[in-house]
Amino acid sequence: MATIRDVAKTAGVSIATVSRVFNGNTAVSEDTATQVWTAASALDYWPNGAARSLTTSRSNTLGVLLPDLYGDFFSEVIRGIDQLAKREKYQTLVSGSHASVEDVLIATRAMRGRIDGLVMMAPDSITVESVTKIRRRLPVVLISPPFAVDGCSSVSIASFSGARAVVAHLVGLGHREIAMVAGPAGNVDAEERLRGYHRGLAEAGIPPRAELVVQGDFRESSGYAAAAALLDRRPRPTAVFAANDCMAIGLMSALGNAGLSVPHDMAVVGFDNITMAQYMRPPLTTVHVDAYALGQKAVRLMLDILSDPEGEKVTVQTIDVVLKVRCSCGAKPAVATNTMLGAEADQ
Amino acid sequence: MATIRDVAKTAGVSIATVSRVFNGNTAVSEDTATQVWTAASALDYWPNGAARSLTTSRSNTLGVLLPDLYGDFFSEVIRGIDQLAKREKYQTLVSGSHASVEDVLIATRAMRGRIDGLVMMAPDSITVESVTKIRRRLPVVLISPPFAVDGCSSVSIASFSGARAVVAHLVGLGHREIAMVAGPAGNVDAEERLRGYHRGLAEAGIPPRAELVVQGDFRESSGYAAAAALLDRRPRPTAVFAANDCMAIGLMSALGNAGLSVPHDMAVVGFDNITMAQYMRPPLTTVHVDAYALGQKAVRLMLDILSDPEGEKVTVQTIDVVLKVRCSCGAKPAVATNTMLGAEADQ
DNA sequence: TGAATTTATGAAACCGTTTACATCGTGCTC
DNA sequence: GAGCACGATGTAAACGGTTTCATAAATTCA
Repeated sequence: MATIRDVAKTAGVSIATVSRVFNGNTAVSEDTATQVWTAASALDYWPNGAARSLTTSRSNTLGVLLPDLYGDFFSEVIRGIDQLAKREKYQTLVSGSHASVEDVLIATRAMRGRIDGLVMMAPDSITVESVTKIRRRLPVVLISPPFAVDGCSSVSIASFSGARAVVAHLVGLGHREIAMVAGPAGNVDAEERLRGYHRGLAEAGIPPRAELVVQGDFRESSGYAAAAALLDRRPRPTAVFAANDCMAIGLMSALGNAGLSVPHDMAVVGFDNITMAQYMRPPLTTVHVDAYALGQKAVRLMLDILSDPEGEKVTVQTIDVVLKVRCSCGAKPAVATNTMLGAEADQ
Repeated sequence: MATIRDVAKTAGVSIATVSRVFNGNTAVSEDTATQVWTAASALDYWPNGAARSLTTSRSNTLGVLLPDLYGDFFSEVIRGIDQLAKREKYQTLVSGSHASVEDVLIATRAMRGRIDGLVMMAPDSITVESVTKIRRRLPVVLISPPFAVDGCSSVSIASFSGARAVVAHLVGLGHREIAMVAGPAGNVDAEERLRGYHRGLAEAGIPPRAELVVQGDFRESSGYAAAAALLDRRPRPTAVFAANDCMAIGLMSALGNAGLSVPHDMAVVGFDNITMAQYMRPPLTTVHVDAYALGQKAVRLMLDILSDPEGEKVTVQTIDVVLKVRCSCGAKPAVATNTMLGAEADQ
């Protein structure tokens, strides 16, 4: 394995000069530079990353922590992260499946000295203290954090606005008995969607009925199970809002088995707009979340911090969502408009 | 940022001792060890990865190169890779979207000194030379390589067997005029599936009709476009095998628009078994590919090489595929069996 | 032409670890 | 009680780069 010394010897210069050439330092004559390049390519030399980051204490690598790597959503987030990072000459050290706070701390510890910053979608159980602890050593940008951390930038999904719009849309179609299949307790987006649901009802002057909210866990099976519970309610709901598409799909399948037709007997709306949503029969009305943009935005924030660590200004951004009206809600898609729902409406 | 020296000073020992403690070296008395641990946790110390890999020339990191990070398939591959790597205390340095050979070389170069091995799903245009060049510095395991590289381990998909089984299945249902929407030229799996299709026909004694093979590019739109072409053929095919599910889905959608019913007027079969396949109406008969296992197996091979670089034995593995009989082919799923199609049948 | 400035290059310190080798007690053996 | 083996610890040399500072050569300027 050729080192900088080998190249220096071959090119007949000092190692300092070789280093200068590889770092684009101008204080090197053109002749010398070409000699160095020739020697380097002859030896197939390229600076050793570890050695380089040891001296510079820069790795040009971003750490990426995700609770899981499963499914449409996360893969899009990663894609957004990877693509922007790559364009800006950063590498990405990825790690998935971090269920506990302990897990997260171990993972960040293992990354020590290898990354310049951490883009993290933390598990729901994460605490302010642990984030603070990590931030003492590294810039951190959070994706969809369950809480605000003082001085920490983050990017979130406009879950609240989206949910509120769903309810408003259903009300507009004439529904009054609107049920919800909620996401797991403790998950921010689940809770924000629930909050948006309640707000939507309130704004329509519909008194909330607690028995119309069924607990789910974001998985298809819990959507399936929710159907049975909801069909027992009297008066029976005429519309159901599921906190994500997976549960909506499970729900629709259960409704189908129960002999009900969607949207005629029951309107269904989901959240996330996973690829499958448009292929359902009927196509699922849902709220589109741009996961790719989510990842990109997080990296953009991180790069801003890295380019000027002193001037780090806390930025709490929100990714807009879009109501995708299809058929499962009973509206005529051609008539409906896809409204963008931004953060400005989030309170 | 606390270094090993700070810990040594606080604990009242030398840096060698601290290092020993962190590396599980036994030649340290219990008392000293606890002192070191206390000092370390008080200072929130953990060894710097870059420095460590500089001295040991081991990074405990696997490089992962993929042509893209988009969609079901790749995300599952990554998940398989990440999960096994994590379990074995390896990190993963991921990089997607490498369209050209040049791209790949740049990426591997940038990883120099940061990774112990490279798991790569190369672009179709990759050459033997470039792989050889990379292998001079690093162990490499290829995923679905377009060719065999001397002495290089790899994991592939049993595309040939799968395709052959699809044709056999269709023939068993009574079809004789079987069309195919092929994948992009130059892609191994596309070509293997085409080869399997031809073999399947041959084994059934059906003479191939060149005009029944339509070129696609693995994308939905090309499947959609293929429908028009195939409906013009006389005699009209009664079944179509698409080289992947995306194209099959596009095809079905076009057939629907043309007023044909699947499977009654035309049987359709795909390949990959993406999540969506089972939610199609009718559910899509397809060949299941375990992308997660693909990623896992690649990492397993890499770990074997790393644990004993001398004893590197070339292993060319194949991931079995399974024919998933659903409704789009016209068979009664209850009757059909899901046969596992292994590498042993690949010739 | 000589001093002042600029430009190109080299020498050496340093980054934070690991590890080979040296050192120093301590308890055993004969 | 000298000699020895052994266990616990320290010293110092790598590892492969970057960067500060010094220096020699080339250029500018009066």
